[in-house]
Amino acid sequence: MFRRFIRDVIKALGDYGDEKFLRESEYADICSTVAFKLAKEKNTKPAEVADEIVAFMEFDSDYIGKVESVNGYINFTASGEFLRETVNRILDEDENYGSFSLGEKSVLVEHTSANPDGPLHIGHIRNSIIGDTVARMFRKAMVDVVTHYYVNDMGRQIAIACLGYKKYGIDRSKKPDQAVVEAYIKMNREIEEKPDLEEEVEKLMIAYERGDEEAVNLFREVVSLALQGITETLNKINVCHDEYVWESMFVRNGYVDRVIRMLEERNMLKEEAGALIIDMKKLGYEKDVVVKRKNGTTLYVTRDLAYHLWKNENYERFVNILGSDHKLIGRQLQDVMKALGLKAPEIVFFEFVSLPEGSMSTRKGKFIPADELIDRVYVEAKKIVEKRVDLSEDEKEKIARAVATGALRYDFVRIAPEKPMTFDWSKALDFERQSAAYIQYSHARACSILRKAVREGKPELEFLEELCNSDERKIVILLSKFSWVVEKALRTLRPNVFADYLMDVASAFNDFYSKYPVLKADSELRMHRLALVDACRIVLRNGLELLGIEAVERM
RNA sequence: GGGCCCGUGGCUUAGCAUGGAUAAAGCACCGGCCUUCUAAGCCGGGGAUCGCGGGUUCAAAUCCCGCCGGGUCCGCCA
Repeated sequence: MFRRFIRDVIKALGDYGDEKFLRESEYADICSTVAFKLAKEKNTKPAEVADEIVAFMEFDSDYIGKVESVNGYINFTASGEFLRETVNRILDEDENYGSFSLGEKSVLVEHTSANPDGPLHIGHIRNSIIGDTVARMFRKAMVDVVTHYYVNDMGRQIAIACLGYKKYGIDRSKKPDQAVVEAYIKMNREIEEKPDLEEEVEKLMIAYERGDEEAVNLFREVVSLALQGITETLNKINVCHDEYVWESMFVRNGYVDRVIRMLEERNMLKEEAGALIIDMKKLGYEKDVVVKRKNGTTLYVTRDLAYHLWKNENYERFVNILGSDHKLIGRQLQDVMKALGLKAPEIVFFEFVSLPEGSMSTRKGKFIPADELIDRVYVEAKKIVEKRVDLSEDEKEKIARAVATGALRYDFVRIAPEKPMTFDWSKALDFERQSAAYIQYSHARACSILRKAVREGKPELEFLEELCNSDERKIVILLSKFSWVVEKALRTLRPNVFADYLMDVASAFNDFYSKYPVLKADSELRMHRLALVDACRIVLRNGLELLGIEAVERM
């Protein structure tokens, strides 16, 4: 709804309706700072310009209530009708509230894509959560979304894991991804001691790339095992991929050859010591990109190029979520795609998650597995649920799970991707303010009021703008901003923007909750407030859903 | 060494795209609020040279230049 209000404001401003001068403000629902720019050009005072614009402004909008010129700002206040329509619309649209059309057809979101050589750790989880939330936001914007996990099944690490698997087998009693990483670590150690084993690794990689049956079966077995464990972990935090796309597919289906041919045709390749190299100096890079080793095998980037050629043929837009260590190669990939006359992927780079004692290292065993984090957060949540909720064991467990995944997801999604973060157990296990539990709690409180209203036999809802006080007004304006915020978050691909918004909604609702009685209010006021509570409930629930967090009705 | 990212109260962050009205929250700290719809809550208080220095501007946390601190990348690895 706020998007409509803004549209009307822009129309009312006419020639001065440039969206880039519109700002949120504590003095109005939206304000424009055009007068400052114009004053500079005309060499007059902003206040005078603003006065003049307001004096001559003509508009016919049911949503704009008041326009004022204050110190050069042009302040717009929404009308009572806007408030009423907002609440009614939320109540009508219910689970669809917040949807809007971004006007795009299809988006492919590739995220997580961790090497299938072992379990996910908390760094990978940041990727998954950002990616999954971005995908959910696109769906809310009525875009067809497909999510991909790009499986690097051709890497050296995988070959090592396979070798380990072949030599020692694996422990079938363990979670499969854990079992795979143990074989990988064991083999790695052996290679360090006996460097001539390198040859075997290389032989295996060549065999797999050539499609040797035995190698293919071995790789397929090991990678599937790892993926099985990874999927299980991901499911626990409500992350699910539509497709797992194996890298090797692109060497088998000819896309790798096609992309190399395209590079040749554009004269972008050179040969050095038997290897095929993209001359990146022409594109402004110091570092070249090797696409074929002298032994004839391809590299990760070669297959990635082929993958992106394939993406070009199937999707309008494609977004990748990548750790910032991939910045150079990611940008090179984008520029090579453009040089080929193709669309480049949009990339969200996120900074590393480190531990208080320093950066994580899989090899040194300095990392926190995602499973451990999930389990510990769950245990902590369960303790609190036990203490305060009088429900069946099943329900308590369900609530603890919802609170745990919520806490975890929110903890990662609230931080802007480009911020490095240091993992902190005490924060991860905190369920108070500025955590998902706070939002879930507000939602549960709203549900509780509504439940009692039904039980009392007086569930009538009707928002009455003439009864709306300033606190309530503030809430409705916030509620109206749902899709506007999703759009804003999507524009910059920063899901933290929405996480922040939902926290504001929860906070405003909690203020309201403690300040104003609902069930005990007199008839009309009660109906009015019940409508508001229900609207909050819907926004909170839809918002949590957008963040991949379950909105429980009791907690 | 070069490229990129980060630097906002003691701690964790928002705001930076598109410069504008007293820099916004949480944690921690201090003080209040459960005979009223769930206290995982609410209210109040103290606490910030927005890393440092310059510049642009009527106006800079936001833009530009330099510096400092931290991270990261610079493999015929992924």
